[in-house]
Amino acid sequence: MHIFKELEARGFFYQFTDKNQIKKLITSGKTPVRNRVLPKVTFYVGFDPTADSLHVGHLLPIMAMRRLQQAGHKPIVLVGGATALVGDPSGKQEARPILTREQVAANAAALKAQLGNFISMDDAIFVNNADWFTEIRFLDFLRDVGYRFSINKMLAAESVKQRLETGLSYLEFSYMLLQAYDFYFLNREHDCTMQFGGQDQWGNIVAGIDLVRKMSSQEVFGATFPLLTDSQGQKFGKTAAGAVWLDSARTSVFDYYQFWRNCDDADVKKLLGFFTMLPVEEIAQLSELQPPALNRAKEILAYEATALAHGSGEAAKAYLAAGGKFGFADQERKIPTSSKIVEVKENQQVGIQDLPTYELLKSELTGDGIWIIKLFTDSGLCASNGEARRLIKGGGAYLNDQRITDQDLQITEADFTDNAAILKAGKKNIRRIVLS
RNA sequence: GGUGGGGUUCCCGAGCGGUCAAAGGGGGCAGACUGUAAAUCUGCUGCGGUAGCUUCGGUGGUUCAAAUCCACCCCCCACCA
Repeated sequence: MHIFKELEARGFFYQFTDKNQIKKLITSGKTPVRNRVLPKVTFYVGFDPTADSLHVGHLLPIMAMRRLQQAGHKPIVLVGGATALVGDPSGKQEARPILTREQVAANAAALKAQLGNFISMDDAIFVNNADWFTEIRFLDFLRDVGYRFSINKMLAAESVKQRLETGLSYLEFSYMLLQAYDFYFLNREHDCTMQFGGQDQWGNIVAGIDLVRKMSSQEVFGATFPLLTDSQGQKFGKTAAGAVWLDSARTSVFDYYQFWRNCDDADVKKLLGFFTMLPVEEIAQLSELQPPALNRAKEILAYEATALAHGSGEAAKAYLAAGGKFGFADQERKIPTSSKIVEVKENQQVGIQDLPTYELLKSELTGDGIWIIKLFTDSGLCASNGEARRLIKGGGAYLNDQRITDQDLQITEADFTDNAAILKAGKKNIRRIVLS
């Protein structure tokens, strides 16, 4: 299947500035730029380094980039070191806190490293818009770029309209100009002719296209990806613990795996299409599976998605740890799949040590041991002592699979087997406590 | 700059001197049921080893007592200029 059709079949696109042209360019690869014809499309996607890790909400454009790159096109990863200082108002109810330059620079470096797992950096261009914006003088920018923007038009943009209700600072209002300038710059310096982004980026992308036409007389294109929601209409990628991060220090590999494994039945097909590299025909078959067997599709989804972010070794461990705890869906291999998950042997004695682990110092087991409530909070299973108390009161606390009812329980060395004990908050939140 | 209306716990939103850690809803967490799903029902949802302690934009004041009254300040919204 050709790349454009492939992306379309998987549901990657939401809107296009010119669908036919984009299809033609991506399919043929021939891109006319400034009286030349290039053999591939150079496209860009921007990420604002507002945190030191990406989360699954960023994954859709990343997967699209990966696929386009594998199809021979050239991705430009733009990290918004400058734009993050301004803050994109698109899709946001209120302004976000202004980051310091140091934070932004550190975040940008972290994002670059993570993106390297998904796309080959050897064959991509990595840029940071701080590199050009810090050179630009305010008055020059206003005269070269600012005069080409119509306030009337900007006010009509959906992203601005929304914020007009709650308030929008001039700083944020300027964001659109900066992103538009990025496109102009990348077109000029790298022959970039397409920009992709989330649904909320439409206004910014279109502004960039207009600016490129006005300043360079070049026709460029853009498309957006859909905003992912779960079957509840909730924003995708948020769980109890907050966002699901790609950084394993923030979201453990096990929890990352479990995030995918616990998706809604109704979302399996969509998620397989977006977040795995399995062929669409196979995805169609997997998502047709009937209920108990459908869990195999979820395992495959979780394994594949985890393998992309953390490597297949880590994914296998998470699969075994989770399966060891909750059971495996298809040990007999009745369900055909091209996923490497079939090579992972379930009967191995792995599993338990790959659960999220908390190290407890022996010295904390003073006197009559450690208080159970404290252990719940220290290990990160509960955010506060009060929460731990409520958990016990509600019957959701387990030690070594035994329900805890006593809030004053003291944990002693006798509760550990081979220096390890299993603590659970509810059925799914597990922490392995290791004595050291 | 003027006039009017606002800023409440994760979000929305009631409260308008004590009975307020603050109604109701959403969200979230847990339990039951299940397939580690959904739906449903039930409980919980500021911190605290439970004596207390901090919350209602900020600061100061009135009062035995303030989210509630007063003063000043900050921010938002609407209309006017």
